[in-house]
Amino acid sequence: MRLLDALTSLKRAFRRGDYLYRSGEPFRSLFAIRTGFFKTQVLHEDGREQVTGFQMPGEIIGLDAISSDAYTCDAVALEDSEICEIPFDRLEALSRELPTLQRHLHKIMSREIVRDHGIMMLLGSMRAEERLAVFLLNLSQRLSARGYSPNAFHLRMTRQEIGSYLGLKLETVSRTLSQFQELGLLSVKVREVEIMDMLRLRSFVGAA
Amino acid sequence: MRLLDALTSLKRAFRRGDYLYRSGEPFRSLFAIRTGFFKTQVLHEDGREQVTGFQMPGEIIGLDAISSDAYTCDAVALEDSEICEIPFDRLEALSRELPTLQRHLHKIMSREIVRDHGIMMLLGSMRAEERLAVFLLNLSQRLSARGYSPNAFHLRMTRQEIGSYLGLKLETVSRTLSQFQELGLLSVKVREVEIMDMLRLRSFVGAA
DNA sequence: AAATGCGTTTGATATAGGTCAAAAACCGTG
DNA sequence: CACGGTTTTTGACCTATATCAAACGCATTT
Repeated sequence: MRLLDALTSLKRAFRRGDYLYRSGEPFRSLFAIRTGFFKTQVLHEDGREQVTGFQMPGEIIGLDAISSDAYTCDAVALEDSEICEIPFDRLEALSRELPTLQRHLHKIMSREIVRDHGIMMLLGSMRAEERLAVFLLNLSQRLSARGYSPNAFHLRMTRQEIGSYLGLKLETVSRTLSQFQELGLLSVKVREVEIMDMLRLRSFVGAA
Repeated sequence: MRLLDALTSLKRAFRRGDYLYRSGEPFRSLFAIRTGFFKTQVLHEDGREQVTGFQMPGEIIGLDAISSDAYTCDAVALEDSEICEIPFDRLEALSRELPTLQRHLHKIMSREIVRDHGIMMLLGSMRAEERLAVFLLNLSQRLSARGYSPNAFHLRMTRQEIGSYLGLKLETVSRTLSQFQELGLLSVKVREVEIMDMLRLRSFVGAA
């Protein structure tokens, strides 16, 4: 794995709002997030946008671009961030030498597919409250895996971006959060969330 | 590419309704569809199901299983079908020797990610008519790429399965198809579809 | 040929979430 | 620290799709 470090020679810094890449740009590299927070979104010609994910440190973005040698979505920094650039041809070359690295790469791509299937499930058959609960629990779990508190965190994205990701309008996101607050599941003060009843929030998911 | 053929020693036949694999089973192989038609679906503990895709000859399924060494969804034959089994460890070994094969595999996985993003866009921000139009146009295009008529085809899946895939109820699928028929875009007789005005059907997508 | 059963169509009605609008809170900047 | 723009909240109302229900078609079995 430290050989992978050799690959990631290039580090780059981004300010909030900067684009890491844009749809259509030629593909050369994957990117590992070192610090900060990104969103990826696809844009429909008619202007509609769909947020396809929120990425945090340790996660890899750009996998979509391999298929057509061009990025197929935009990646935007949601806060000041640092990334490591991983030239893909060198990654492929190295993974021919190192079966462990090869397997690792395949797992990362596969995990992305599984994640997407989860979101399809969410978008295709869950109600607004369930979607929000899944979203918050997922954030909580990923932050906790990075050493942050699972219970209290700062949302780096707008209601509108959350809504786009979850297939809801921003007003619905706002209302549902307020509703969770009234139920005593959590407290929200704009971007600050504190989960107060994790179990009950969990039980929300799948409870028709 | 004919070296890949060497890998796919095992061919297997399936009857309609047979499971190619089930969620949770240990992962050993990918599968290339040779003839026939499959669906993949993820099941939520509470019984809800989400169809994540419909696969036809030439397409590869099982990529989701790499991440956790177990299949994460079910694959079910929608008609009598034949598949080629591709033992994954041998595929990885061979792709270490053959950069072309390696690249090919990566593209296939990446294409699956891009496809999933398209579905997220569909589920997250399109209306019922648009979803149906996208679905039919996509089927048409893939069938046409395989030498079948792009205009007339047989639906191998139920309204319920289409609905699950598109995040709609079966009644909505049925009604929307009837509506397309009344508009003269196509004719539907249960499972037989004939697209009569491809252009207008296309113009449906993205037309708010 | 009748009976059984799944899948489909269509109608009537209900509702979750969308839309429109306005006020309030927040944030970056001069 | 005041200002202007953005984001969030909340309210009132509306609509697309879900839900419930019944009839129908088609295929398979007896």
